[in-house]
Formats: sequence, structure tokens, C-alpha cells
Amino acid sequence: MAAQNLDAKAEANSLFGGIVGLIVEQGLGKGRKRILEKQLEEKGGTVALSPSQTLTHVIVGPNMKYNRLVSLLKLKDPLPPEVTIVTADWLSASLVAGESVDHTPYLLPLSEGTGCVSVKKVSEFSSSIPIPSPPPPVINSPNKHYVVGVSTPPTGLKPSPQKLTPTKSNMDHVSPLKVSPVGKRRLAEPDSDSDYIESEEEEEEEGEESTGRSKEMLNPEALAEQGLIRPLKKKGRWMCQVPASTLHAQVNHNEAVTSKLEELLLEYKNSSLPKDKWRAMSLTKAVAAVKRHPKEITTHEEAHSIPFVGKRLADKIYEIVSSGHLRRLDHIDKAKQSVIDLFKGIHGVGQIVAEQFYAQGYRTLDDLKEANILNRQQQIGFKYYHEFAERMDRSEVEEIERKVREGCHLLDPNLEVVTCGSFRRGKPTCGDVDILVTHPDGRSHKGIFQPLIRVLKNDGFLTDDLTLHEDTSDGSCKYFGVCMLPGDGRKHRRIDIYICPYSEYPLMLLHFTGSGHFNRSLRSRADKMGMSLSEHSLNAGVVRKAQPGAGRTPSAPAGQMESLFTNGRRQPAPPSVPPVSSFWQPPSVGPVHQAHLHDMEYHQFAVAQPTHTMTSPPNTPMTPHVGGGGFPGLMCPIDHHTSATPTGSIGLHQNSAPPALSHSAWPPEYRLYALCQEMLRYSSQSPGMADSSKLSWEQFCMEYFHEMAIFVIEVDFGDGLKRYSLHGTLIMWYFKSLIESGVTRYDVTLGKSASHSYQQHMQRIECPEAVQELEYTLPTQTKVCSKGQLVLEFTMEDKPRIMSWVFHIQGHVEMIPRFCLQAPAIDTALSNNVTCQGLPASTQSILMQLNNITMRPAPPHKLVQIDSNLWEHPPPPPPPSIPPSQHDMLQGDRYPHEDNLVTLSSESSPMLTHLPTSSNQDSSLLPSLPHPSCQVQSNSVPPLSHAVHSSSSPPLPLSPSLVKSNCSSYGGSSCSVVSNSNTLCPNKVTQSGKKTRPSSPVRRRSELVMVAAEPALFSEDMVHGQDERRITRIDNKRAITTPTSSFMGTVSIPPPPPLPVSNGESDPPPPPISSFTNQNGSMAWLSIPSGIDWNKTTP
DNA sequence: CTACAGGTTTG
DNA sequence: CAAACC
DNA sequence: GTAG
Ligand SMILES: O=c1ccn([C@H]2C[C@H](O)[C@@H](COP(=O)(O)OP(=O)(O)OP(=O)(O)O)O2)c(=O)[nH]1
Ligand SMILES: [Mg+2]
Repeated sequence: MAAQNLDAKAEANSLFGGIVGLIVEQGLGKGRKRILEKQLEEKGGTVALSPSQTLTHVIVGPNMKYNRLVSLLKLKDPLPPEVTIVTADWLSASLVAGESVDHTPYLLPLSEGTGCVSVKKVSEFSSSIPIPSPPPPVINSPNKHYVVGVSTPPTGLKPSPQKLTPTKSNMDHVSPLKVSPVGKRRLAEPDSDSDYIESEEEEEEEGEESTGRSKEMLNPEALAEQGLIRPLKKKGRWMCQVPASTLHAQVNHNEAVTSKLEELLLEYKNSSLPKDKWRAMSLTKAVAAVKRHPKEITTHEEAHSIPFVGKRLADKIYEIVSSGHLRRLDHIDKAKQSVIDLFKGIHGVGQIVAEQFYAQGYRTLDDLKEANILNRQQQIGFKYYHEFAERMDRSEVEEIERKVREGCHLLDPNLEVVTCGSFRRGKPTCGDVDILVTHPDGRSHKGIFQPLIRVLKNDGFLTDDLTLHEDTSDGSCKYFGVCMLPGDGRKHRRIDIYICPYSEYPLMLLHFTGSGHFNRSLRSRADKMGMSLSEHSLNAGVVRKAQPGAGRTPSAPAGQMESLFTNGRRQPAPPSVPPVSSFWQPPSVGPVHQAHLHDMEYHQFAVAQPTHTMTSPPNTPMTPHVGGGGFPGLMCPIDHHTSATPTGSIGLHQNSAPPALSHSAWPPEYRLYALCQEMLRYSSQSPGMADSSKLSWEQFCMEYFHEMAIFVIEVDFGDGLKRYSLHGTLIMWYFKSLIESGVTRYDVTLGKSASHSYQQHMQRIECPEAVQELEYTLPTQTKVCSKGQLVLEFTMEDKPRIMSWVFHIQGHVEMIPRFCLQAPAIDTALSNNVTCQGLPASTQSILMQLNNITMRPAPPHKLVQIDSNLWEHPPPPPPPSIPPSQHDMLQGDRYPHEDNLVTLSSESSPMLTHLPTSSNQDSSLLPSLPHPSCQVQSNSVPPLSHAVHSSSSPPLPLSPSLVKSNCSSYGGSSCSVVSNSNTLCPNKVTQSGKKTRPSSPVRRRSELVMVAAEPALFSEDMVHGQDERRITRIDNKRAITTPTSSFMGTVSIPPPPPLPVSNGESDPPPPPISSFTNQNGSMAWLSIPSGIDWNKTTP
């Protein structure tokens, strides 16, 4: 901000010629201010250091308020109208545009006459927050206080505002979401960069039995006794423990110091050197601490006494206070920093890449554009550079939320949709919209992802995808993309949508609400206590892996185990724990939430969207069978006009403008989803009523398939790849046979590279990696996934029907939930494959019969047994309450740990060819079917290259005994058994002195099997025949987890059913995991200790 | 001398 | 596996 | 860069 040099030339033809700008630091930060000043000057403008006559522009941060500006500038009078107040984005936009762009979008909105501006409804004020005097002693109370927002109502309500009124009164109307009363963490803190403060506090272990903590099995004491967690003794500063209000600075008595340090900080942050990342973090903490220092620093010693200020920083501080300058700053290249900052503004360009670009000589956004070096994501980031740079108002977030909720509720009105992130934290503006979607029934969240995205896209709401996350086996999905509300003057916004299983809802909520620093603080604490916290689970008994470099490694065992787990790739976080995390109770979010504003929309869709065939009462959930035999199916976006609107006021959207989702045609994904849901309704039908059931199935078929539809399955049942086709209403036999074989859930996932194309009368979806999932609950819970290419063609009707379904099954796996492996009769269960090539015997039989093919024995296939870590919960609804036995169950072997992973090499296992209900493979299933016709029809289908040779194969034999013997090989010498905790040496210590914890009683259970057949099929999950999913990329640690728990909301819903297993196995008792039945406490015990660690930082 | 959060996608 | 991002 |  040196001298202003303005020369005539510049004034005439430069970008900012003639502009005299005052850049206000507050709200922008020192660094940004400096960059902007530099940019302004470089382009011919003049930097004003204070308001003056010649001033033309005041440039402020995005959240600046007029009245705050007035006070900051110490103005006595309002700024004259000639002075334009714009956000810094105007400057950036002009730079990018190469010309001075229109001010309008960047103006600080003026409100009523006086010249007062009300930018947002909320005031912003980090700096103006009245802070309770000295920072320190923060209230630190007993555990239960730290309910970290889990029980917070989602978007907008205040459960009991009075208890958490933020320090600022004016934000009351803005922060709808406060934490539950016991919560210490204030979600509704006003905007401020620093989310935390540090303080030290006394930890007192005051009883507070009211929480029932002592009774909890997961209380800290219990866990500590079991050696699963490590109580913290040391004091420290933990931002995750103090009220956010204490994190906000009061008055900064050392402005001169902190501003210089912040300049340095900028450099660190832009550096690609890994060291600098940590330097930046330290410096960030230190700066925050200095800002909180109650007096001006005068001596080196005083500086050093401040937390996070060590010798080197004390030196720097002292240099500043004594000389007024920091020489180190002279060595930083301002120009470079600003270019790097510019580049980093592109979503997808980080430190490293920005620096590379700079090194390659690029200096402007245009350079990058011309160079054509941006990848897909970066191109999107580039396209919306300015729009993304701008934060949005809460009101806009609410609109976006509503839009997404509408889309969700079309699929299932019971889906819960909560906006998290900065919005939920009560910030006045949000950089993006973070939406969490889940379903209280614990399973209906599955499969909604694709239809949801599709419909939002069709609507024009979602404009670009940044990241599509395939749904994982537990149904969780992540979507990062770009959206824009309809209407003029809208901007593109970043939107993140997470879909998670209900079992992870609390942790997801915690994670997704953030802030990022809060999360780090909390996780850091968890770690120090011997636990590991993520958005999926909280684990106790974490063992740190020995570090390769340093010291001698703790001997072989660790190395072994490492080798076992190292190369895992995706397949996320099978939180090694069939989460106890599932044992939580729904936050009080839902109900409360519905009471709020949004429930209007909620009901609107729940009530007013039924399709014309809907005959059940409006509130009937769509899943249950609806009388009348219609196909109520999913609520359809059309028919707005035909439906009654019981809830009067809600009708408004319907008559006039079509609601959010305006198009009237169902996206094919919705239809597919509906089909999957619909067919399940027949599972309960009694077999006796063959006729009526057939009728229903025919209706089903007609609803979803065109009369002339063709349905083809290409599969190798062991006698070579063949094509089995069904036509018209015969298609129903496929679905019928699935249901009758006991399928309790049916899902088709289009998979990663699904592509859509439109032909004249057809829309076609080609899915090279589609997966068909069948879920059985009996006799053993089993999931069968068939993977392969699926090509679907839909009609162009409003409710598209399928014209063609061609599924080429390339492979399949059968999975059994881990906990089932301990079931008494598991051997038998394991020995019975549920399917052949992913299709149950009955279906196979149908296909063959309808295609006039005789079954013959399948050759041995390699299928053995699979487990899916993630697949922990049985769909069935939770029982009313946790049986007293839960504790025992938990202790009893409920959760295998990594150490129990066992692998079998697939070739070592004889195949299991037995079809489960094999007894059904007779034609009893097929009442007199019109074979001929079907044969004819199928012939009309162009045959595959592999001709269907109707061989005279013998009937498929069952070979239970064979299976048995196979089973016996489990745990036998043929398996490569790896017992994690065994090899891991529980009590050993890693080199770094970090203690490994007895993670939990060592157990081995070689008979526990996790095996995959045909690893290549799901190669990403299975490599070398070993299951590597459990531990994935846990950097320097290995979690030998002991499930600890997830949070529980404050509600009283009982935890899910104890898993149906209680085999009194001889195994050593499992890790005493405690259960966590606390009714209000989620993280309660986590917060026990004292100390604060994280202060504000802004990486 | 090591950790500094943990998990996920992209290329 | 590194980079970016939540 | 700091803290353990
Ligand atoms: O490094 C990170 C970044 C984010 N998060 C979590 C917390 C955060 O609140 C949430 C959403 O991320 P986002 O980037 O949207 O942050 P935000 O807190 O919502 O702020 P903003 O207003 O910039 O969106 O994801 C983390 O755990 N770690
Ligand atoms: Mg956000």
C-alpha cells in the first residue's frame, strides 16, 4: 500500500483509471486487502488510505454492512452518494473481464433512506462481538454438555433459544438453529472466521447422573477401564470444547503484530511445501492467540508466554513491537502471491497446481483459459469463477434446500433433508449449500441418489457435476456439483448433497455441520483419547501404526499387518464396526423440523402429489401396500391438478406456476426406482391366491413395461453364456420369481458411466457397470449383487415404460453381513448359495423354461462367501428397545474386527453350487405357462452371438454335502488366515512412543470368514483375494477399532435390533464395547477432559 | 523426533 | 499415488 | 511452527 502513483496515462486507458478506492480490511483480511490494492494500482487505480474528497469507491468484504462500515471508517456522515460501495468481487470481476464491470451486482445494497444499508438480515460482527472478558476459563462442564449439535434441529428451529442465545442479540432472528439446550457448542454463532477460541478450563468430573451416564455402557469410565480409551489428563485447549463465543476476539491489542504475521501466513498458506502447511497451522493458532491476548505485547517473554507462540514466533513478534517491522516480509513476492490466490480461486486448483501454473508463466485467468490446461472440474470452476467467489444469503440457501427437499420427497416423503455446513452453524452467508439426506427407516435412502440427481438436472437446477460418488454398498452417496435457482439474477452455486444411511446420520450431521476446524479439533481429541472419529464411526482402541522411517519398527507383527491392509483403495470406510454407530437414536430433528416453515412444503408433497391411481389416504407412505390394487407407486410430479389439496394453503403452488419440478415427465431413473420399490409389495402376498397375484403382477408389468417390451438376461449359468428373453407380460415372471425366492429388497443401480441417449421415441440408458442387488433376510441375511452391462430403453411417455431391458450379467457376489457369520447355523447358511450367477434358482428356472432350455448342473464356480463390512444392518425396523441383553450381545461377539478377517483364496474353495430353494426349481413355480408363445417371442429377439443351445443338460443338482465340505475348509489350512490383532501385538508400542492400545481383548476367530469369490469382479474391493476394505488409507494409523458408538440423538428411539446373533462362541469376549444408551448425550463422554486446542485457524 | 483429522474422488 | 476438497 |  505504498504510495499512490497515478499517472495520466493510466487514468486514461487503464482498467481502473480514475478510480480512487479505499479498501476496507475488515471483512477482507489483510492479505486480500493488500492483493486488491496491488491489483488496483497495477491497473491504474489509486489506493486511498482514508476517506477523502476524491474517493470514488469503497471496496469491502462480502459481508460488510453499511453501518459497520461507517463506524469502521469513523465517518460522521454517511458516505456521499457519488462514492460507490462495492464488494471486492467487483474488483476481481473487472480484472478478469479486463474492463470495469457493472457495479450493480456488487453494490452494497442500500436500504431505506438514511443511507443505511442492510446487507443481510444478520449482522455480522466478528469484531463487534462483546466478549466476556478474559478469554480464559471457559466453562467446562461435565460431559454431557457436549452434545455437539447432534440433536440440533436441522434447519431452522430453535429448540430452546433462550438457553443459547448467542452473544449477539441481533442475530437472533437469524440463527434458527441453536443447539439443544445442553449443547455448549453454539451453532448459531455469528459469522466470523474464527470458529474457536481457546481457553483453558478446569475439568471437573462432576457427576451429573441425571444423564444416566453411569448406566451407560459407553461411558468414559467404562471405556477407560477396558483400555479402550485414554482419558486425557493434560490440560489443553480444545476449541471443540468451548462455546464458540469465546473464540471470537474481543479487542485486538496487538493489531500491528497480527497484521504482519497474517501477511506471513498468507505466504505459508500459498506454499506447496508441506512444511509450510504446518507452519501455517501453527501460525494461525498463534495469531488467534495473540489476538486474544488481553494487552499489548511489549517483551519477548510476554510473547513467548502466549500459547502457540514459541521461540521463533516470539522473535518475530518482538521484532515487530520493537522495530515496527518484520524483515521476513520483505522477502515475499507479493505479485506472485496474488496470482496464486487468483488461480486458487478456481475450484479444483490448489496450492500445488496454482504454483505450477505460476511457474509455467501463467499470470491471469485468461492465460489459463488459452492454455487449455484445466481439467474438467477446473473448467467448471473457471466457468463460474466469480459466482463461486461470492457467498450467498441464508435465504437463498433456504430456497435451494427447499428445491432439493421437493425432489427428495417425490421419491419418498419421509426422507429427511437437512442443510448443514455454515448454514446450520448460523452464518449469515454461505459459500455453498451442504445438504444431508437420510431416511429414518434405515434403508430407504438407498437407490434414491440417481433419480434425485436426474430429476434435479432435468429441471435445470443442477447445472454441472463436479463429483459423482457411486453409491456404496451401504447406500451412501456424495454429490458435489453446481446448481442455480430459476429466475433472473440468480447465480450458480456450489452444492454438496450427501445421502447417508440413518445409522450414520448423527455422525454425518456432526461432520457436515463443521466447521472444518471444529471437526479437526474434535477428532484430534478423540485421537488423543485413543479413539478415532470420522463421519462414519467412532472407534475405540485405535492403534497407531509404526512409522516406517523412524526408529526400529515394532517388529514383524506390525509390518505384517500393514502389508495386509496397505493397498486398500476405495470402498470407503467400512467402519470396522457394524457400527454400534447404528445404535443411536434419531435426533429430534425430524419432528421439530417439520413443525417449522418447511413443513408446508413437506406436506404439500406428501399430500398433494399422489398419482391418479393413488387410492389410499394422503398420508399413506408409499411403501406400504396400498389397497385398491392400483400402482400408487411413487408420487408423481405430474397431476398437480388432479390431486386434492387437503392442506389448503399448500395448494398455492399447484394452480399457478408449476412447482419446482416443472416438467411433467418422470425421469426414467425415477421409474426404475419406483419399479424396484413396487415389486417388493408382492412379497407379502400369500401364495394361495395365484390368480389375483398373477393379475397384480400383470398390472405391475404393464405399469412399468410396454406391452411389447423385451426383457433379456444374458448370463452364464454354467453352461456357457446364453441369452434368456421374456416378452410382454411374461416379464413379470422374472420379478415374481425373485420375490418368491424371498427377496426383500430389490435395487438396480445404473452405475458409474451410465450414459443417456435419446432417439425418436425412446430414451436409452446404457450402463456398463450396472448392479442389480437382491437382498434376502431368510434363511440368512444375504445380499446378492450382480454386476454387468444393463441397457434400458424407455418410452417417451410421461410415465416412461421400459421397452427394452437387457442385462448382461458379468459376475456377482453374495454377501453376508459380518455379524451373521457367528450365527449358530452359519455353516449351513454359508454352504447354501442363494443364487447362481446372482439369480435365484426359481428365476433361473423361469428363464430357462420360458426359453425352453433345460437346466443342467452348473460347473463349480468359485463363489465362496462374502462379507460386506458396510452392510451391517438388516433392514428390519428396530425393536422397541434395547434388550437388557444388549450389553452382553455387544460384548459377546457381535463385531468382528479386522483381526478377525480371514481370507480364503478362492481357488481353494470348492464351489458352492447349491441353490437355496433349489427344491423350487421344479416347474411348480411355473403354472402352465404358454411356453410356445414365449419361445416364439424370444426367437424374435436377435440372438446373441452365443447361441442359446438348448442343450439337454441334466437338472441342476444340489450338493449340500459338497458344500459342507467346502465349509469345513474355513479356518482350515487352506485359508490364509490373518488375525489382525493377533499379529498386531496389542500392547506393544510403536516406535514413536505412541502406545498401541490393547485395542481390545485379542480375539481370533479363524472361522470368521470374509471371502470373495471372483475377486476380479469387484476388483476394487478385493485384491489378491484379501479383503482390504476395512482399513483404508488411514494414514499413519491403523484402527483396530472397537466400535464405540455413534452418537445418539436426543430422541428416545431405541436402537436397532441387536443383531440376531448370540452364539455363545468360545471366543474371547469381544471388545467390551459399550453401548451408548445415553438419551441426550451423543458425544457426551468425549468431551470430558479439559483443555483447548484449536483456536481459530483458517487453512 | 513426530504429529498436526479423517475420508472421498479424480486423473 | 498425489492433489483437491468436504 | 509448536507441543508432547
Ligand atoms: O476440511 C474440511 C472441510 C469441511 N469439513 C466439513 C465441515 C464443514 O462444515 C462441512 C462442509 O464444508 P464446507 O466447505 O461447505 O464448509 P462450510 O463450513 O459449510 O463453510 P462454507 O460457508 O464456506 O460452505 O464439511 C471438514 O470436515 N473438513
Ligand atoms: Mg458449506
